[in-house]
Amino acid sequence: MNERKDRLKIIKKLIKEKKINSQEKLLELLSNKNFNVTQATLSRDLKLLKVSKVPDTNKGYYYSLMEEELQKVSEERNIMDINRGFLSINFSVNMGVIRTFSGHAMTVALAFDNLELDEIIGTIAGDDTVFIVIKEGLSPDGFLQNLRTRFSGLEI
Amino acid sequence: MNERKDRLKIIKKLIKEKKINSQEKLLELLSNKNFNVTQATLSRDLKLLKVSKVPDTNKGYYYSLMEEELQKVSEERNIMDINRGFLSINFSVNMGVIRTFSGHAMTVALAFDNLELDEIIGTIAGDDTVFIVIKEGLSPDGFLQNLRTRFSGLEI
DNA sequence: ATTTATGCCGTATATTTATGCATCATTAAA
DNA sequence: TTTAATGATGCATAAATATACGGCATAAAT
Repeated sequence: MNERKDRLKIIKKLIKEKKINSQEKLLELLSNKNFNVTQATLSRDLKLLKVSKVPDTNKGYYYSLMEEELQKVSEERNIMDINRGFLSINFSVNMGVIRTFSGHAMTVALAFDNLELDEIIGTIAGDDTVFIVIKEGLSPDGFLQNLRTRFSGLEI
Repeated sequence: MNERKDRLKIIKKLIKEKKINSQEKLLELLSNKNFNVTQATLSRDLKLLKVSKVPDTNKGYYYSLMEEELQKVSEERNIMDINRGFLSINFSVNMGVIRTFSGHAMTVALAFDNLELDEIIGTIAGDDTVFIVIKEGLSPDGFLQNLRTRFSGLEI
């Protein structure tokens, strides 16, 4: 069913909007929106969404989309940064030269750094050029292929 | 007691190191380190530390320091970056000129950007100089004072 | 067309976690 | 010094949450 998809969306929204501190409360809110399920199902939903209950600063607890979701968001930003600035990449052995739009080199280099790839030893940026050094022994093509599969959306 | 302080540290460490999925497990680990408390106390400790249980990608759940803690960490890094590079700041109306150690301008500017301050409209960095533009109407002194109180540790 | 696999769900229940209450120790106040 | 306030804890238990199991529907495979 698509019932569930819809429900998951609503749950996400509810959790962002309000501080909810129990599944029971959430069940009520859902019920108001004509989604009627049991606590068990909700528990499963929250698990799917990677929602977790975090201690509030003052008192009690509340549900929140978890950290990894947020990481994904920042990952997306990095990928956007790369896509926006990227022109071309060429390798000579383990050294890549990335050409970017003027002024984008720093941003692109930073984005690569932020992706924290094991394969990348380091980057250095000028104005429209980034040097990127990858681990000895890695094939540039394989490396790029890896990137593309790991980060769908990367237009490299 | 300082018993608790110590315990909190250990808990933090344990949680970072391993994927722990129940307070009972954590109790065991603590006990190995000769901290003997009950689940009730542990529950309170976790609340203090703002530790939350998050759904694992595949199966089960695990404890993790929550998002805001992580944000604090990145905030700290930004502040460190600023402190490391910062030499002086002088304003002319709404325009600040920050002098930094050679090569630190970009880092400092970036750190300011990352702090995402409403008061700052934008920054631009050279090698040892950052231009920073603040909102019309804001007094530079008040702005700096604000920064200092908001980010204790900022040596500006 | 059957069969098999997969996903979603409720019921009932086990598991896990939070908390009210009492106690003890330490510190501040009188 | 006595008294009051604060903080940490255990015990017992309430409250909250996860999950094993079985059923049902739909999709995929044979």
